[in-house]
Amino acid sequence: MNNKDINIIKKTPLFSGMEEDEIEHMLGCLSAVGRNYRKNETILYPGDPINSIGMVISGRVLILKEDFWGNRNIINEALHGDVFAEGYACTQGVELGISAVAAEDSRVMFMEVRRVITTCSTACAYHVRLVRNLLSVLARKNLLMDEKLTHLTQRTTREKLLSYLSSESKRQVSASFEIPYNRQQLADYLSVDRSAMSSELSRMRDEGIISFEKNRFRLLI
Amino acid sequence: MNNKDINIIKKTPLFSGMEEDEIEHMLGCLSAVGRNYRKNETILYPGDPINSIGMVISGRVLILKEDFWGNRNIINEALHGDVFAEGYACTQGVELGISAVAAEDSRVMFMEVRRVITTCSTACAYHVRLVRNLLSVLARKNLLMDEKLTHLTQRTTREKLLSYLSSESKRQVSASFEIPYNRQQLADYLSVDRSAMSSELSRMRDEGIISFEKNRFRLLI
DNA sequence: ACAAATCTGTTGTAATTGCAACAAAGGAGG
DNA sequence: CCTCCTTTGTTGCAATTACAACAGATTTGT
Repeated sequence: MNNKDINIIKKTPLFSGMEEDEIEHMLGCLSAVGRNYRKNETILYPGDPINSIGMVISGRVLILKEDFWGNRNIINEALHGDVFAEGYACTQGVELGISAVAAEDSRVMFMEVRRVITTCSTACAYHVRLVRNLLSVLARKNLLMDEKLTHLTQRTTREKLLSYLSSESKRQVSASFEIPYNRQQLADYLSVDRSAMSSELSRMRDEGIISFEKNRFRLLI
Repeated sequence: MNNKDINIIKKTPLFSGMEEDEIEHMLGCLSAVGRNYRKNETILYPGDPINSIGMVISGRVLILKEDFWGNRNIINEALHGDVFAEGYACTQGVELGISAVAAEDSRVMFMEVRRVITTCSTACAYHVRLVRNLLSVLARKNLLMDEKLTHLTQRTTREKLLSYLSSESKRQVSASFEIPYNRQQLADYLSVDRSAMSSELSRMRDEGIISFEKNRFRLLI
């Protein structure tokens, strides 16, 4: 890992609260290695025994799941600073259920977190901080997935939209709020058809349930 | 917390690998308190500032999410040994987004985990073990949610079924396998209508894609 | 300013779903 | 053996969705 890498790494949630020299030390404890991948190159294969967390340094990595018949589904997209495969790396006795593929030329760092988790942390005071950060990263991811699940368990497009919009409204503590997605991205997030979603939005507008312009929405009670 | 509680607690994933006296010590560090709830009594209210993880000692606790209009949705069910609200308790600066209600008369233990996470762990050697266990619990939950998400992002009932069945088949490393749900529970898990799912299963059987009898399924490539 | 590309909304149709109602099969308990 | 209750499968219908195709609006690059 070079200096440029470390400049990026130190801004990530996993290493927050650490100084550069602490980070360099930690990377040693973690046997951190960096690797570059070409676009479309596979980074992790399903079935691999996995001991390392991945962190995207630059580029874009897609997390895919393959079913019995070989159909691939994108289940996540990791950008710079994001970790992936952390659920597997932190769980004993499971093999990787996903694959990771570079969506663009990308640089990825791998860290053997289990070393820090399972060996005595007192050997290195920074370990404690790292484990806490890891806990925080996992917990946040949990909350995000929980929220997505509540939307996806709604049956109709309208219900999914209302579930999402009302939670955004609550989060931003206002009936009027901007969302961070365009229509296609919102449809992907809610796992519905974009055009069907678009007409559903219009219908809800006509019925006086919501109003919107571009990415700004308003809930009308 | 009484001795009967501790007998239950020591078998849970969060306290695995700890002896009874270690657990008693830890419960002190965590300011653990037990509380009993009547059926339908609310345990946690949305908006509460949350510092404690809940663990079900006995009974059954439903985790609910309420939307803008006050509609409640069950997003989880916690049985004895299960923890809840751990995502919130481990994340700084968020208020509770869910509510917890006793589905039966229940006993719940609350633990202030942030004490163990944020204060210097060297003060108590067992803290390290607890944080690791917590990490493991969160990671497993992550994997479970990830899997459910991959099923729910499928558009049609057939795709959801195939996604679920193929992942069970992979997990049990056999084209023939038993599932832990009856039809209604499976429909709830996949968030589809039971009768529609039932006819879809029959259709898939008629098309030679799968065979099944009761809870035993077989994928016929 | 212009052209090209992207984003958004609309519409029609075929396919799929949710829902309600009902029948058949099995289990539990008297 | 009989009754009650639960589980599962089936069917018809109304509602909803996915999909494709297209047009207008907006953005981007030159």
